[in-house]
Amino acid sequence: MINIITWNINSIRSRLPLFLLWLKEKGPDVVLLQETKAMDDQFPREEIEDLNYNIATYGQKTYNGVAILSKFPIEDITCGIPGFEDDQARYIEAVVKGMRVASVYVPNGMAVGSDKYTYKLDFLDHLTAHVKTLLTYDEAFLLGGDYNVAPQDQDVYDPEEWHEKILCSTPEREGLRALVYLGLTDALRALHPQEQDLYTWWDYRGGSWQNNEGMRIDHLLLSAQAADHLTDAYVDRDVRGLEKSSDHAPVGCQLSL
DNA sequence: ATGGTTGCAGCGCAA
Repeated sequence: MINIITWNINSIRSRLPLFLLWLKEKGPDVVLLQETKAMDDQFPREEIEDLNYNIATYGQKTYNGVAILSKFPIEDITCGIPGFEDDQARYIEAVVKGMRVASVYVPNGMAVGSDKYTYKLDFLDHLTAHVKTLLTYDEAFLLGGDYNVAPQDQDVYDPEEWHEKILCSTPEREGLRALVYLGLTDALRALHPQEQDLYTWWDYRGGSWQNNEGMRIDHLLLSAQAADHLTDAYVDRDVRGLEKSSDHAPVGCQLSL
């Protein structure tokens, strides 16, 4: 049995006391982090290592940054999407307990039609091309992260208000669908097909959390070999309601591996 | 409501 959680932590240093309490209480085997917002030498390694985790980071100054924490040894680490020239730290991949895992922070895109939006669609294309190669290995593989795309209207608190807006536009959804249609399983939706309030992110602004105005933009995508062992998938909403929380909730799954 | 809140770095930018 292995527990894997993805979490856009929105600054590992700002979140550290909360994060350590959460890590100690939940004790997941693997944590995929996004938006660590710390250079590698700023990452609070010792405090996390004291809780018996190995750490692989791919950070940059101020923005972005991804990491993999694991109770098992971390091997074969790759930083950045192979074949994609990118000066932003948004992808890290490694092998843990014989299973390949990756943490991805897809660009937000800011607004439909902007330069950042073009970069987002380009990023998704390159991610898909790389994953297509990985899937030829026919191994258990898990790609978790903040995709900044709500796959369907079902994943949005007010689909009409968000119609064709950033996070929900058709090209973004097509980009994510192309990735999923390589043969990946959206773990959370697969186990909760009808659930309406299945959100992972609530804006800090406008009382979104209090009003449960959320979106499902963080996903755990599993290869067939991983999905065959999927026994649970969930959103850890409790920690989102705490003081000094990230604007994203952790999304976890359990695999009988 | 082109608003609202948060983190970083150093008061604008990204989300």
